[in-house]
Amino acid sequence: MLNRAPNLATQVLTDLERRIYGGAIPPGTKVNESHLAAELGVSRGPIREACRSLESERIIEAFPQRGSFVRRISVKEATDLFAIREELSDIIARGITDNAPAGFTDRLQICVDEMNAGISTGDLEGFFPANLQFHKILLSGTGNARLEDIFLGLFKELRLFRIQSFLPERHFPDRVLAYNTESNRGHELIITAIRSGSAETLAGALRQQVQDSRERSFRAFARSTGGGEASAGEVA
Amino acid sequence: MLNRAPNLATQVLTDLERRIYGGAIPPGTKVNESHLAAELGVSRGPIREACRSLESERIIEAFPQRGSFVRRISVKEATDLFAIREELSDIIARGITDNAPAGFTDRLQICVDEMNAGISTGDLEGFFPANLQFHKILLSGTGNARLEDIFLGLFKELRLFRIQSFLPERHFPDRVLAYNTESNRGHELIITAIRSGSAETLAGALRQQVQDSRERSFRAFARSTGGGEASAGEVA
DNA sequence: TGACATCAAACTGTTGACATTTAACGTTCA
DNA sequence: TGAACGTTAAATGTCAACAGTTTGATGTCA
Repeated sequence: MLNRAPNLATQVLTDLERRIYGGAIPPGTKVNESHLAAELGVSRGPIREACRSLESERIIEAFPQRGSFVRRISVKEATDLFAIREELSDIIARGITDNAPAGFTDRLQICVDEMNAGISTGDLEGFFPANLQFHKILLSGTGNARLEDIFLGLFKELRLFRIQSFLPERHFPDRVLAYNTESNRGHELIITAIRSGSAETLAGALRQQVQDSRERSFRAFARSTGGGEASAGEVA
Repeated sequence: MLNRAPNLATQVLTDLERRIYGGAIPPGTKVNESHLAAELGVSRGPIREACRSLESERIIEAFPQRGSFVRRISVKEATDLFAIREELSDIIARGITDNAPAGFTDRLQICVDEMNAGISTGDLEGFFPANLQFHKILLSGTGNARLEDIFLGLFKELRLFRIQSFLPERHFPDRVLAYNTESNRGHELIITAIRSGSAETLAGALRQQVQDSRERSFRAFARSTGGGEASAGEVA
């Protein structure tokens, strides 16, 4: 835990998020308070606080007297999440075309370039944080802080769904790279749409990105399960 | 704390929510861990966990080494919240017309009748819980659990904004009653729209309800401040 | 061999106490 | 009089220990 934060609970929270979104603690895994406390060199109090936060963010699920587990996202839930995300495209597009500050697309382009660099060097770990950063900047352009939070919440939850298809132990580097490459192509289109200045064009690009993302995710999921189904709330 | 829950943190959470949404702990108020713990007869651990949950739900705001405060919602934030809520009207309408189970409108009608009964008897306390229940049922009809969570989160946050205009100490019973009466009239229109079976009609009714709600809220806020402005993050 | 009962280890829920920081009060000095 | 300073009380951050429950293993009996 190398980061500096106002209190231990926040440090633990950051650390846990990194591990979960990095795939180190895949969906279904139990978060053992004592073990984690010992590993991080803190007491269980901050651990429990961090878990409460993650529970409210729907990243983990707590069962009374049994513990907390990283959530599994079912296909039905992912479908619902994508539907909401797509529905927000219009208001995001309007917000950006109305409020985005100068140099906005430049900052986005830097993110895309970084992601492309990561793709070239075969870096799989860094794509999600950079992708998250891209969407953070994108949503901040709307000037609607709550909208940003909601969208990023959906984004992180869908990350969990994708992790289920690209579990570290199976780890198909070629597939992940192809996935990232396609995804980043969509980012370029979004930037182009923003520069057009048309809210409708941008909304269309955003919707398309969501639809492509959904298709990629479901295809990857289908390939990983071979027809099986992941259900939320189940324990490993 | 009379409710039965799996653990103390959840009980404290429920109790705190009731107090906050009931106006007993108005926006800007500090949540003193020790005092609350003593009052509820529990230790500070569960209190801190509950506060972490409320912080993630954006109901309270925590400042390192200083404590947690019930959030104040600024006009700008309320505007953003209403905008998102309105934007969700379409997907909610589609979800309900596609998925709502049999007897759906009957359950909603019961809520509306209860609210009307409360209005008749001059009950001000019971309106928000009943209104929340109405929207819980309404959103459950979409079959999209995440959409339900997001909407109810916005709904609760906007409740905080309204409380600022109807603070218990000032308490204008006649205005609150008028507010509730108008609000419930909108609920009737929503039920009628659902019964029409048209997603577009329902979406229109939902949008109208949001717009009316926003107008009422801002009017009440303007009357309560006389041109002043509430800012979030400020301490009482 | 399999199902069931028993038992022990592990883990969560909760508490009370200690350390550090903040904030308020009173004092002193210009 | 007022502003700066030091002191003190209170509140948050953190921890270690205890109690009760769950879980897994062990052993027994049909």
